[in-house]
Amino acid sequence: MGKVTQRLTREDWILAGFRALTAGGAGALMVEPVARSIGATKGSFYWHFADPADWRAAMLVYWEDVAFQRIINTLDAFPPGRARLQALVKIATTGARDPLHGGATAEPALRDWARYSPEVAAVVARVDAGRIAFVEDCLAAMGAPPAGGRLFYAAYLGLGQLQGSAAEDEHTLMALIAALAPGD
Amino acid sequence: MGKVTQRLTREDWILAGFRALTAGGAGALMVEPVARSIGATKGSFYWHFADPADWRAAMLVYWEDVAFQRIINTLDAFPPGRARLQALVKIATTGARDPLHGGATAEPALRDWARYSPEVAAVVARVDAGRIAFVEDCLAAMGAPPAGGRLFYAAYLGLGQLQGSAAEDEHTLMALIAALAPGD
DNA sequence: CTCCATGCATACGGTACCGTATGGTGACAG
DNA sequence: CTGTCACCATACGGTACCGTATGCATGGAG
Repeated sequence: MGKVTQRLTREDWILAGFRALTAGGAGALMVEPVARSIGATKGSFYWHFADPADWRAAMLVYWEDVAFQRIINTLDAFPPGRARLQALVKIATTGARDPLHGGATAEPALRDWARYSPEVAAVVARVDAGRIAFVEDCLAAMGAPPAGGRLFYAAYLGLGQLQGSAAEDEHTLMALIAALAPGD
Repeated sequence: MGKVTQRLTREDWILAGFRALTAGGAGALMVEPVARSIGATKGSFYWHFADPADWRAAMLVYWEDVAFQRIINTLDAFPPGRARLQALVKIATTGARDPLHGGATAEPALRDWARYSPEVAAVVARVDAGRIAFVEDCLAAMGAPPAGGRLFYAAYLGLGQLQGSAAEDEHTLMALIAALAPGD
């Protein structure tokens, strides 16, 4: 069944942090409860991290990588344009249900966390700006006004809050692409 | 200056709850800290409410009224159609900065709260469904496919997370209306 | 086998919140 | 003036978390 990792790593604690964040919000990022959730105690935590702030900072570094860089990298196979944008929709609506770290599962919680913490807000703002620029590049390559990138990304974020089916979200976003850049 | 209300009402506690929710998230809905923030003690709280669950339930009733019913009521002056939808955009992008209870200020926080609490999620889902139906009515009256209501509402929600200017958000939503239902 | 460092559990005092129980205060009726 | 009741502060025991300090394992080097 599950790995019987007796020894924990820094990353184990980071992933457990995302699980707690997803399940209980930023207020659930507490040392002892999370330690219990992974069958450990604070002794392990304070070995791997100087303090909770250190832990949270490590979570942010991890998330900025997972939530932006890795997705962008996989899309580098497509040149900027319609195909890349459609591939992005596919990834965003279907492949984002990774329950472990919560690649996109944890994102709403992290986004809310950003409203109480300037450091988190800075990271989220960087990721948002990068994603919008990425979409704008695609739109520009399709001969569409790049201003639609903001609308497109806003629609993506909003759909994530509406608890609809992935297929429904995908269809809605694909229709928006078609509206923003009528077919070649 | 401020009212020197020695005696507190149930509503005072509800409004203080929204301020705490906005400032610190659902985890900040604690009796003693909120009591301190309004210069009272738990004695007052447990007089007006049976327990924190009672308090939170009252907040939800209050919010469902403010966030949905009151806005819908003010829009009843317009018949369903383009003018009503444009008036909605105006209200949503400009008039929503009421700092007291956080009509829309508290909404992101409440929305996140819904992810940890089924009761809150039920209220948010009701409000979302009502708002989408409201938009769909307008679109139908404009001869546009009502399916755009979901997209429109998702874009509205997403823009609220992007920390843009109200003018920018208004322009984006107005452009989306024009795209969904080309002018008469 | 012995030694040592890594990784962690346990133990401790301190703080903050919870929910209840009880006492005090101001306004208002009689 | 006096009683009463709505409203609230204070006081209490209980629980959970924090951060630190210390000691116990386990695995690899010699």
